[in-house]
Amino acid sequence: MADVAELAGVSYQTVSRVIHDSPHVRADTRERVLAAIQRLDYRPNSVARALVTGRSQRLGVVSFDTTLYGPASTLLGIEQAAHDAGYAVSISSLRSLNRGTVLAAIQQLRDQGVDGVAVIAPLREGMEALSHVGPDFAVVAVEAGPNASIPAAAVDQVAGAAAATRHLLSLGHRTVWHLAGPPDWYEAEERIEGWRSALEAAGAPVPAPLRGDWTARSGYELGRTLIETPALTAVLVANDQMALGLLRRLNEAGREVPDDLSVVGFDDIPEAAYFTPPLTTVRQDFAELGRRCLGILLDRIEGKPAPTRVVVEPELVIRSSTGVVRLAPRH
Amino acid sequence: MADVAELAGVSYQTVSRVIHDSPHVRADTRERVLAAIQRLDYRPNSVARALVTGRSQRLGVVSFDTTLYGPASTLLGIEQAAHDAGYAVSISSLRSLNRGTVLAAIQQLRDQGVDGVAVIAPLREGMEALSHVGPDFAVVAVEAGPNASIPAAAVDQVAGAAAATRHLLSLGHRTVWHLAGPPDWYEAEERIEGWRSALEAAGAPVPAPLRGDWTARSGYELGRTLIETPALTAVLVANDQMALGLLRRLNEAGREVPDDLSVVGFDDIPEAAYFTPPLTTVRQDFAELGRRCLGILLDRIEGKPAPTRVVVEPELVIRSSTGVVRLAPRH
DNA sequence: CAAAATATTGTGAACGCTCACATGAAGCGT
DNA sequence: ACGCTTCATGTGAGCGTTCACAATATTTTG
Repeated sequence: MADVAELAGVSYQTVSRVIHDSPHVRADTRERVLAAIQRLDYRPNSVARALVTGRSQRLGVVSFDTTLYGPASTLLGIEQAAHDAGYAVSISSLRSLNRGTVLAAIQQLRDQGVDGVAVIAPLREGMEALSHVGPDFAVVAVEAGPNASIPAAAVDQVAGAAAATRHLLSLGHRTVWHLAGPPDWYEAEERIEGWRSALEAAGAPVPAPLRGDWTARSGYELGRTLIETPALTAVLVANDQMALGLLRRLNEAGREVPDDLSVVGFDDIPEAAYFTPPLTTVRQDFAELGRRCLGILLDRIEGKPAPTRVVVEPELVIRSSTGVVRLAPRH
Repeated sequence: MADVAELAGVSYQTVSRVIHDSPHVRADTRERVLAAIQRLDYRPNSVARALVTGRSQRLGVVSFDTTLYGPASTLLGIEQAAHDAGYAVSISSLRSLNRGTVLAAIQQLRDQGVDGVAVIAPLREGMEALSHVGPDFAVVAVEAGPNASIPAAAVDQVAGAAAATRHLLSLGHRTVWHLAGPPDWYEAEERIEGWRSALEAAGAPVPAPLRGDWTARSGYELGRTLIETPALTAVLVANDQMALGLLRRLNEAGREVPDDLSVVGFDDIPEAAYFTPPLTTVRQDFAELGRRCLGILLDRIEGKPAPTRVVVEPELVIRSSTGVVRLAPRH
């Protein structure tokens, strides 16, 4: 900066003013400084700036399994929105998720100098950690469940699951079974809630939900139980991967989808439209989720009053894995 | 730091020594300082440290589409390895990939103070940008193709595609068709090369490869062409998503896999084992790729002589989508 | 046209740390 | 007990910026 100042024949402060578009600098001076900056290919040192301002223009994201479609897309959404808002993004991926690891990741990011942190770790245990962070640091959660104590952005899982369930009921199915996610996940619990309430509202019996772990493998394994269940004609599966595993099992067992059995997934991963058969599923707009999440985070950083919970509506995408119930099942 | 020094009754320099595990500090002094650090919950300011040392202990990763399984897994691998090596990671996701965007992302990360950058953008155009970076900054590429000018870590695509092709030939198929990726991608070109060379080595005819764009949709679309191709009994598909789309098309057309047609994919995404039928595919160890990539990057940062190209071997995973050729195709 | 007001530019200090060197305290052989 | 080495600790400076204020130049006004 000193070099630029010298070349332009001004003081370092004036250079700083030009960089910050201060109105208190004469047009021709600005020109000269700009020329010097260009000539010397000067780039402001953001580390030095961060030291003095206490703001790094950098955000942290801690997330759990960025290999999954949901977290990966959310991360991407946050990153793009942050970028547009002039923030850089540092990430920290957790190998295992519990209170200690989440807190450690946040602390590490904080030590690294980020201005705020978004946490993509939709497990009860992970989220409880966030209340231990303290109000002097901006933190926002993604899919945090109905915990009012920490601000969050979330997809309305209850509405999504209810819509999917009503869709199946409207096709004539007497009731809908549910292949749920792990009990520790908010998303899993809320989807159960939406499914159950839709069933109850329609006066349909509520079978006990089965528990998978989000993987195709678990859908396949639990599929064995489902095919042995009498009078089962419709299943709501808590994500597309498990639905894929289930479809695989049904195919092996010779059951036709949707003729013998209707299946609905959740997420609408890009592959879902090409499953056998193409999967009816609930689309979640992860990019929007990321954007909303970032909005809250920036508000908090700037000390603005931010909504404590923002909700994104999901959308039912009807494809070929759901159909009108057959009066007499073939099996 | 001054507070800690005062509480421990030493100078700030001694505190710094304790933090850095300098051997030149007496045991009891160290104890006192450590106690003071604990008591005041002191955390070193990494920004200030970065300012004076010129090292931020932070790495940048620029990547293209982190929603895809490959890039997402590679990013994860890099992040974990970096974390283990005591580095934080900043990311920059490109919306569109060309020389300008890649260079801008690197520059931005560099301005942000990172010590080095890894680029996950395996397109010709993206990689050519890297030669414009200059030798005073550490950059490493993932899947950079055979360009010696910039250091890179890559999976041996040629070997993977060749192994898959030989597998199909060994099952009795006269030749193997190929559904390739976009021409601008190194991975696509190298897989073509491996496939072609295996075919030629076996004296099999080499059909013209079809070009997809990695999506399931394109596999589905091009599947139409493939089912109309006479005497076609085996297809090597350049990734699992396109293979999924192809399987979908074959299923709709009433073709049985592997009885009528054998299909091999590439990547071994977690879902591949649950496709209909479970997909024979070439597994890429993205986590290892990320680790290797990081190894090169750290060596470059430390000025050590680093290998200019590191190769990870892929592995053929045989499942149920490939089988012995039938003498008389049903269609 | 001088004084006041305003626009423009410059100066000193500080952000929190590490580096290079200086100083003082022990330890050691003779 | 002496000077010498080694260990332990302290001091001054500086990393590249911004902030708060001071100083100067320019314009406006009565």
